[in-house]
Parts: sequence; C-alpha cells; structure tokens
Amino acid sequence: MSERGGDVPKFRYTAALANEIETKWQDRWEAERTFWAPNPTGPLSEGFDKVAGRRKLFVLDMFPYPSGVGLHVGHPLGYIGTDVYARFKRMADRNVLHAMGYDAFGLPAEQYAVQTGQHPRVTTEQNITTMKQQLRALGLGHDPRRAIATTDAPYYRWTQWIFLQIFNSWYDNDQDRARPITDLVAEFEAGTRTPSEGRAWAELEELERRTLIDSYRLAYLEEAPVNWCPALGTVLANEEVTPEGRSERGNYPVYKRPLRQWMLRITAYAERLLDDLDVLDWPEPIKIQQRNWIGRSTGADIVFPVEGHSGVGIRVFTTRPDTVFGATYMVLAPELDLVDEIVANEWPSGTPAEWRGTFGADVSPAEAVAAYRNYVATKTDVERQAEGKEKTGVFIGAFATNAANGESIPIFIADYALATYGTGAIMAVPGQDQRDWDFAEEFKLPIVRTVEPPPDFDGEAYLGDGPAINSGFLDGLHVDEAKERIIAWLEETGNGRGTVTYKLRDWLFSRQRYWGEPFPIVYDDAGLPVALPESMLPVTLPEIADFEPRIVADDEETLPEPPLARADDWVTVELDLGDGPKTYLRELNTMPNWAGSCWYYLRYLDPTNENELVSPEIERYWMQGVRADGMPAAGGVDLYVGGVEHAVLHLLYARFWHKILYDLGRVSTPEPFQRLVNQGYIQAAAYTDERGFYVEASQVEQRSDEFFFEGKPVTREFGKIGKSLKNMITPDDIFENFGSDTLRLYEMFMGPLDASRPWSTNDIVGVHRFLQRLWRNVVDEDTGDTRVSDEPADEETRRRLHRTIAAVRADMDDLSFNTAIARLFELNNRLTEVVADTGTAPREVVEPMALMVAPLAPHIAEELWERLGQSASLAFEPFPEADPVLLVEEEVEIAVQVNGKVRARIKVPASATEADVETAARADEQVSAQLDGKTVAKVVVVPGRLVNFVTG
RNA sequence: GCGAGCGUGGCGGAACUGGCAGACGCGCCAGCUUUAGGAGCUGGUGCCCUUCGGGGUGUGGGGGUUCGAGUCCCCCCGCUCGCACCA
Repeated sequence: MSERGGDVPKFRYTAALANEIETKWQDRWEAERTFWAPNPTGPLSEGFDKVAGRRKLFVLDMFPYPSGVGLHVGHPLGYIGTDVYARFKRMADRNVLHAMGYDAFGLPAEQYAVQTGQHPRVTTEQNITTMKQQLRALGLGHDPRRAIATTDAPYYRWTQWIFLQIFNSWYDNDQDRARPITDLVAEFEAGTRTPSEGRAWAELEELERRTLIDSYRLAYLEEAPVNWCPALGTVLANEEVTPEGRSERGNYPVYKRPLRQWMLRITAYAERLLDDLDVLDWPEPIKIQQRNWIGRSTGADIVFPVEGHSGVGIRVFTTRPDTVFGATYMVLAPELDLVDEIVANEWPSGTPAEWRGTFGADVSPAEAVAAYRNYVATKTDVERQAEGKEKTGVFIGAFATNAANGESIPIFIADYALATYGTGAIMAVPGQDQRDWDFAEEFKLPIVRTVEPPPDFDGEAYLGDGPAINSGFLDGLHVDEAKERIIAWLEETGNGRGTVTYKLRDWLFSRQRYWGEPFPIVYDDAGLPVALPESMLPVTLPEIADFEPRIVADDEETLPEPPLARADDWVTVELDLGDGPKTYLRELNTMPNWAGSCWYYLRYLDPTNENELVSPEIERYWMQGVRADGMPAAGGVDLYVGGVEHAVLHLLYARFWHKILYDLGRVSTPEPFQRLVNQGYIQAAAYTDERGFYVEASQVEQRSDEFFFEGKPVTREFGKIGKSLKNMITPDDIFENFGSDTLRLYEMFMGPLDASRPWSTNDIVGVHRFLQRLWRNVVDEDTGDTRVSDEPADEETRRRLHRTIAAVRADMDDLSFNTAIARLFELNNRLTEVVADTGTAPREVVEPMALMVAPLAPHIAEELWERLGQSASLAFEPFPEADPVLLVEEEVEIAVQVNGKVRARIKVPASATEADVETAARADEQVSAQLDGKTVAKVVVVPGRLVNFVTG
C-alpha cells in the first residue's frame, strides 16, 4: 500500500512508523523482562515483593499445535483477547500469569517424516521457532520463561510421571476417590477388603495376585475391540472417530478390531465429571456436550432367567423398568459370550422360518448365529449407518422368563443391541420403544402396550406418560410412580435393582506411533507390565531412521506394528528393578497427543522444577482462586480461552487427569479451569469460478455487487481461512500494511470474542485511522513534537473522559472489547475537536487515554506514554479510575411518548421529580399538540429515561 | 430424529434486570482542503412519504402479554453446531 504522493508528513503514524515503534517496544519488553510473572517462591520468584499484595490471575490459551504452515489471521483472535484481558488486569492490580507453550507431539510432523525422512523433532523445532516469531510480532505479553513444549524430555518426563501415578492408583468406590494401589494391596493382605471376583487373596499365587491388582488400576491393559485406522497406522479413541466412522484427523476409514491396549479408567470419574460441571463458569453448550458425552442414564438392571439353563440369567439395563410387563422378546449383542452358552442345539418346534436368519435355509441355531456374526463383522460403522433403520437379527433358539409375569419370551441376537453399552442385552418392549417396535414388526413378534396412550395417539411405540396397563400390580400408575414401584419389587424379590449407566467408555490410551511420549512401562518374562521407578524417568524416544508404520494397507486385516518395534537395542533392556538384573521388553506404543495437553497449565506454574511436577506452594498460589461471588473457585485457571472443538476431548481428559491428581493430593483444586470462553472463528471470503474451482481470493476484484477474477465473474462464499479455499490471510500481511497494533485492534473490534465473524480487510482502515488520529492528537505530524497542554480540560471533555473510563473498565472486565474500543473512538473524536479548537491536547485526557488504549494497542500506547515524559513502561501503571462525581449528570434528556410513540425529547434536571417531568413534558409544543383534545388516562414516568402519556 | 444456539441498515456489529432501536466502524452521499484522485477534514446517511413543520413504517414471519417488546410467552420459517439404534 503506497503512501499519498510523496508528501506524507514525516511523523505520521504510518505502517512504517508503526512497525518501528512495535519492534522497539517488543525489544524493550524482552530486555526489561516486563512480563515475567513472579512466583511466590522458587527460581522464578524474582520481583515477587512488588506484587505480593496483589491477587493472582491465571489467564490461559488453549495449547497450540505448532503447525508448519504458520498462523493465519484467525488463529490469534483468542491470543489477542487473553492478552488484552491480561494486560488490563495487570494494570488493575492483579499479579497475572500468562504464558504460551506448544503441544508439539502429533501426527503432522510424523507424517512429514514418513514422506521426507526428516526427523519430527527437526520439523517441530522449526515450526515452534516460526510460531514464536509470529506471536512476538503480535506484542503478546507472555512470560517467556514458561514457554514449554510437550516434546522436550524435561517436560514429558512429568507426563510419564503422571502416567505412573495413574498406573499406581485404583478407584475406591466407597471413598469415591482414587487411592494409591499400595493401599489396595495392604487391604487385601490385612483381609479388610476382599477381591470383588474370584478367589480369596490368600489363596492366590503371586502371578494371580499381580493380575488381580492390575485389573484394579486406573491405567490397565485390555484386549478389546478398538478403532483401528490403517491409514494412520494407529488406533484412535472414541472421541477421535467421527460419526461417519472415519478418523477426525485425516478422515481415513476406521475399523473395529481387537487389540491389547492401555486404557485409562475415566468411567470411574463419570459421576464427578458430570456433577462438577455445575460449579464451572463455562458456556452452557459445552456443558451440555460433556453431559451428553458422559451420557448418564438411570434405570434398573433386571435379570431374565434363561429357560433350561439353571442359574443362568440375562441381565439387562433399562431406563424403563416400568414397561417390563411389555417385554415380549430379548435381544443380545451378537458378540456376547453368553450367546454361545445358551444357543440351542436345534430349533424349537414351530420356529418361524424368518427367525432362522437369511443366511441358509436349513442351518442349526449355532450356524445361524455364526452366519449373523460374520454378517455383522463385515459391516463397517458406515455401512451399518447407511442401512438406516432396517432391523436384522437371528433367533438363537432359546427362551427366557419374564420375571414380572412369568411369560416365556424368545431370545434374539441383533446388531441394534450394542455390546459396549449397559450389559449388552436388552429386554425388548415394542409398545414403548420404536426400535423394538420396528424389530417386532419385522419378525412378527407380539406387541403389548403397557402405557395407555392418549385417545388421539396414532403413532406406533408410545414414549409419553400415561397410566400403566397390562402390567399387573403397576396398572394405573403413571410412569414415574411405576418405575419406583417396580424397582422396589425387583429389589425385594431379587430380580434386579435400580442402577445407573453411562455412555462414556474408558479412554483408549495407546497409539502405534513414534512421535509421542513413550510409556514408562516394561514387560517382564511373565508378560505382565511393570512400572519403571521415578528415578528412571524420562524414558526418551530412541532414534530411528524409518518412521513409517510397517503396514499401511487400507484394510481391516493388517495388524499394526509400532515404529518403536524397530529400535531393536531400545526394545530389549536389562534393568535391575529391585530383584537383580533382568531382561525386560519395553512398551512399544506411545501415548496419544492429548496426554501432554492434559496438564500443561500446571507446568506453566513451575516450569523449571526438576524435583516435582509443580511445587505445592506455587500450585496453591496460582490455582486457588475466588469466584465473582466471593466463594472459593473450584477451578484454578481464572480464564481459559479456546476453540469449541475441544468440548469433549481435551476438556474432558484434562478434567479427568486433574481429578486424579487432586485425589492423590498433588493439586489443591478439584477442577482445572474455572471460567471457559470459546472464541469464535474468523472466516474469509473465498471465490469459485464457473467450474466450481477456487480462485486466489486476493486477486478478486469487486465491482458493486459482483466479483471478478481475471475479468470473469466468480461466486463468493465464506469459509475457513487456508490454502484449500485459496483465501489465506496472514498476520504478517497485516503487520506490513498497517502494523500489529492495528491488527490487534481490528480483531478485537470486529465483534464479541465468542462470535464467529467474517474477515474484511477493507474494514481495517477504520481502526487504523483511529490510531492515526490518536497519534496526531498527541504528536505533531510535521515536527514530531508533542502538543500536550497542562491546562485543565473543559468541563464537558472531562465528564466524557470519566464516562469513558467507567464504560471501558466495565467492558474490559466483561471481555466486551469491541464496545470498549467504540467508547475510546468516541473520546478520541472529542479529543480531535479539542485539538482543532485549541491546538493542544490536555494532558488530563491524553494520559488516561494512552493507558486505556494500552491493553488493546500496547506499542503505540507505550510510545505515547514515553513521549508524554514517562520513563517506565506503562504495563504496571494503574488503569484509570472514574471520578464518581463526574459521572453524575446534571441534566438528562428524556423521551416523551404519546401512546408509546416518541413525539419529543426534552431536557430536565437529573433531580427532577416525576411531577416536574410530567409538567415539562406537557409544556413541549409537539406534545401538547399531540395531546390536544384527548384525555390522558395514564402517565408513566421512567426516571432519567422517558415519560409516556396514554390517552383514553 | 433428538439437543443447543442464532436471525437487527448495503456490511461488521451496539442496545444494562422490558424503557428513545441502529452506539462505534466500514461503505455510501455532499461539501472543504489539497491536489491529480485513493489512510486528510466537516456534515449527512434504516426504509417510504413530505408542503421540510413533520408523518408513516421498521429488529426472519404470524399471534399474545404490557402504558411500552429486538428483549418475555406461543406457533411457524431459515441458518449454524453437537449427538445419533445409548435400551
């Protein structure tokens, strides 16, 4: 962008001058350690005495992944928001901790290594360097000493250490908290606790005891069906798989296959993760998403004895135990072992042909089951989905007894019963469940309504409330009463009990990748896992040459081979773990990407500590907070800003780890993040030509309402900024043309922090002009001299100043930066008038103006502050305070309405009584004309606002 | 299908517990200053009508509560996001 005709005043606030000022202040902040946030003790405590009297404030951005393509203008929105808030609070008497680190393990650098052979560490470090430069250019006031990266061994050492804590813990349901596994062993040995299944502790062999203990751990190995993604060469957590059955990262197909994997027992925390949402200041949609993901259901377990198998029962979970009299058949998930146990040898006489399955005419029940299982196994989740609601299944030749009414009901297997939810078995009640209804119709099974639908009901299954029918002793009771009654009956008769089930599954924690944290686990000759002692941490990644997963065939047959398996001299290791040197095999998987981001906020507090995760004193200082209502905060981070896409991944995992650490006494708050704000997304215009291909957005011209690329018309849409839509806009472009203060101000001015909005480079000039005018009001553009006067400001300007201060303070506190900026624009416009009239700007206004602008556009504010004669940075200057006396208006303008329509505006003294206001209003010409010839039935006076005459 | 959120000028967006709709900015219009335009200054700008006093109308649509509704209630339309055979 070129300047006008070569005669630009020498000291005009242009992009060039802005860049000069910005670099100068970024250098000074760094040299003067301006944003070093002192800890109360320890190596980072220098300068704490200066802030000891302040309350702490912990401001946090979601941990960024250092991407290779660099930042676009959408990324810094949240970072700028937290920086503005942090800078404001620093000027408002808080000791503010604000740091930025890098969540640097992850697939992109590893995929790049697979393609090019460049070590992921090299890629990662380059990316971090680039990102640090970009963030520095934004003028963010981070404490640089705390810039950790998850890929650094001194960091992941503690990630591994936390894993050991999890491995060495179990969940005590009686105390409702995690406890050290040694407590469990002690209780077994003392006989104060007996194993919940199997034989007594005393009767067990050493290996059996270890296996038993391992089954209690919060981190445990399980052979289970997992989400296997051949294209990525790894398994994925449920949270990482899309509803379409593809990987969230890369969108590759995902298959179910059994593998032995590390699991973390997050389900033990389901209830607490749910309950504690109530005390968090989080957006309601995020809480709802977490609640849905945890998926708590209350209901009952009911046992249906299997006929002809004494002592064998099918335990089902139902949320509608009141409908048990309407259970006319049962469905088991095809995978259940129980199926093999109870499948009949031959079909009972009279078995309808369609119940035997469609996979062969004269097969035995066992063959029909096998055929159906095969059929289910060939289906991916996508294919099952595509089949819609068509119900399939096979009768297994066995019957169960409905304990409520003694009826004999057939047992089916069908894929609409999920092995992983509840008990994997259901009682089918077609009258009150549409899925069961559909299945019943398909297989000609009886349908019995047990809730009376309203007379006008013409649907199939009826899910609403109503009196029970066909239900013996429940008849006449409404759903809630019937539930209570039947649960009581089930418990009395031993046929079942009230219970709670969750949709949440344990967290699959193994990845068959290289670029992640190695597990601090080895296997002994019995094949059982052994935790390495703390003294052997960190377990560092071995150097390997070939990063490719050995087999990347895009099918469901191939088994994964983790890259670490190829580090031969690393895999096998001789260690003395207390009983002499022995040979062990290392765990070959690495931890998922989420591990490092589960606790990084704790490491910000005490990043150099080599002896502890975080010093307890420092942890308490930064994490123990007070809510707005004066009560202790549940979470330690005062403000956490990040994208909504982490609603059930990072935010749930981090809460889980934090609660474990809390139970084990390692942190002092039950929750990590008290207040959460989701920043919106910035979208940008993208253009497609007549073939539907994207064209380079920066080269599109607009003529009135139409858009052209190389002379041809193109169509505009708005979407994610990036290469694929050819609409990349980088912060660097904006720095160059306007400066980073302008970018910061523009991003904050575009709208509220939590709203998504379209980027519009054309609009930037507005905020740039503001900075330019502000500059010109203080600095003579031709001479560079300040033109500030020590004369008092005129009364009206002074009042406006103080009204602005009051408004800006409130808006900043509220994260309403867009309206704060609008107020500053107004004050600056007033200041421009004053300068035009008097030739000088009153210091009384200019100084607070600079301070108020400082959180938003810190470089220009510092520069003005310095030119106003100050020698120190304004980062710790007190934020201006409004004089309450000057906020009181002497005269107010109020609207006069007649029948709700504004007919006039009058000025009255602020102290005017209602009667005075009414009299003044009636005296107005317009009003009296409107009221002429009408009777006033009612007069409403809203003090300071309006008066409304209602005519009869 | 279920759940949540959102619909305000040409555009981004303001509007506290119901109280003057459209703050502020972009754009647009007029003028000034400059000068060959393009980041300057001043004023104006929801829409329609106007005798220039003003009048009508207006927050997705329809209804309701109220002296008064962008805001509260009911129905409908549209868009966005999340979940989806969870018993």
